[in-house]
Amino acid sequence: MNTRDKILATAKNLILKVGYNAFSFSDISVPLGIKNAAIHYHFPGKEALGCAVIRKEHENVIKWKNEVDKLDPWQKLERFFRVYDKNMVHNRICMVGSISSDLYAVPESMRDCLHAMVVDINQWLTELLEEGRRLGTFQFHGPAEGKAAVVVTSLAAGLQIARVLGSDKFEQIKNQIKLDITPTKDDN
Amino acid sequence: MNTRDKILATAKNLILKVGYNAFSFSDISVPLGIKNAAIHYHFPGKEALGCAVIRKEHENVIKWKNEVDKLDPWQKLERFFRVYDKNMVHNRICMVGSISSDLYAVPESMRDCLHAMVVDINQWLTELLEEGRRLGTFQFHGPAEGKAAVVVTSLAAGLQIARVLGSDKFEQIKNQIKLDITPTKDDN
DNA sequence: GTCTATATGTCGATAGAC
DNA sequence: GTCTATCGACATATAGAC
Repeated sequence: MNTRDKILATAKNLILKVGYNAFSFSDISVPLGIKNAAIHYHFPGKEALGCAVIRKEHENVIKWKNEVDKLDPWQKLERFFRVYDKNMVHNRICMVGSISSDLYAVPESMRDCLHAMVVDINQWLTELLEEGRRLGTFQFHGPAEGKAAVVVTSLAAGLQIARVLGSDKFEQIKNQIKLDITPTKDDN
Repeated sequence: MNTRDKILATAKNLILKVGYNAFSFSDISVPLGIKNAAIHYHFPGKEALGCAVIRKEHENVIKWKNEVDKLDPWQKLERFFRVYDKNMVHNRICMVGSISSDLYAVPESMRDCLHAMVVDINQWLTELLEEGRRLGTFQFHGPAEGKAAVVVTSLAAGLQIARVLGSDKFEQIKNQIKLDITPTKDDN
């Protein structure tokens, strides 16, 4: 892993742990054993670094979508949960939650990067729920778009609230999400 | 309204808009037409100000609970939604979402203040859902505690995601929450 | 590509006058 | 209770040596 990728990985973890505005270049350079100036060689400024982190995360989302493409709806959902689980164990929140909660305190270019990513995630989850309902493996009322919004926000803020109430709360939320889309024998 | 309360109100709005770490004393003193030193007279430091803001918000929650105590479950839920609506129109997120998403970038004393408030809100919503289900006005599967967690996180992150996708997304989420607890004639 | 050294700005905080 | 003036710490960023 080259220095540039190490910087990106460290910056990503910091954004998910303390937020974009709360980390400094020293929080990256010290653990990596480099100097602040080295970061500026790879990225012109903090704003560019922030954008690069979000864009890379967005690329990972796209790759991930292709990886899970052949799975059935429940498997896809479990894989989706696993993405959040990986952050949960490190007390990190998700990229969307971190940047959007600080949205008016980050540069506009980063907001644009985030927007593209959020649209993609929402669309993927909407299609998953729609497909699952069509196949009869999921059951819920109303438009899949609204259901997708409830699911993704429950997970996003679930990571946030679990910091305060403990990881059990996040497990509760995942269980409830599943319950809320599990078909009942006699529903219409 | 005295200076102390004006400072508290301004600080609260800033926390909900840009987050605790992203606002400075000047963001308070300039619009209020005072100097930074005046803030330090009322609050020894930023940490104390942050705690005071959360504690005041917590007190408001307690008062609010008493106000809506006699309403029926659906009315209570609508009033609960209205709290978030008031933030939505100003592109603010909720206190729990703002502080918890920056939790490891705020002083520990603020985390303690937030914890007490989150516990209170969760308990209130759990009891509301439990009561509504007992009366047959709500319907959902699983423990009310888990359902409460899904509802409150959908609203919290709903405000965050609405910053990116627009306020329509927040309306969608509220509608879906209601759909997901609306009784169906033949469910068991 | 990474370093040292430094520029420049802003922030929270405090002392002391009024 | 509010002001002026100032301090020290830390942030991002840059110039130039290696």
